Amino acid sequence: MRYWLMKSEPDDCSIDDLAAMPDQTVAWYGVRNYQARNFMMHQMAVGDLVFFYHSSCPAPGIAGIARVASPAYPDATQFDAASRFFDPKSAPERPRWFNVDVRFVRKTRLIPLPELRAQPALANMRVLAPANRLSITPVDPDEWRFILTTMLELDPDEL
DNA sequence: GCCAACGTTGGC
DNA sequence: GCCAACGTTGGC
Repeated sequence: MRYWLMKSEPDDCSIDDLAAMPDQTVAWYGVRNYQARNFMMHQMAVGDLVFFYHSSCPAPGIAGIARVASPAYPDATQFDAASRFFDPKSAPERPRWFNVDVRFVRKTRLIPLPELRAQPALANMRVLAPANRLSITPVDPDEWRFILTTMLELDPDEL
C-alpha cells in the first residue's frame, strides 16, 4: 500500500465535486507528464490512499482524502479531437496516456500550502520541493501519518 | 498577470 | 544527441 498526493484544480474538480460524482468516483484524466503517468501505470494499486490537493486557486493545499479505485487504463480524452487533452500522436492501438479512477474517502479541513511548508517533519515532502510541478507525487508513510494524526487529528486506521 | 522552473519539441 | 525555443505549471 502506497500513499500519494494528487493535484486538482478546484475549478475543474474540487473535493466537493468528487463527493458529488456518481459512485463518488472520477477518472483522473488529463495527465500529460510521463513521470506522473508512470506513477499511475506502474506504482499505484487499487486501495492506495491519496491526499486530494487543490492547486492553481486562491488557497492551494490539501482538501481531502481519496483512494485509488481502478488500475490504470487508457485515458479516453487523448483520442477525443474536441478535448483540450487530445493528443494527435496517440492512437487507440498504442495509447500514450493512462489514468486511474479515484474515489472519495472524506473531506478534511483545508491545510494551506504555507502550513505544510512550516512543518519540519515535512521538509523532504516531494510536493514541497522547490518548483515542483508534478501533479502526482508519492507521499512517504511517515509524512502521511504525520499529516493525518498531527495536522488533521484523524485516526489513520479509520479511513 | 507575472515569472521561474522545467519538460518537450524539433532543427541541426 | 545537443540545445535553443517554446509551452505549461502553479504560486504569488
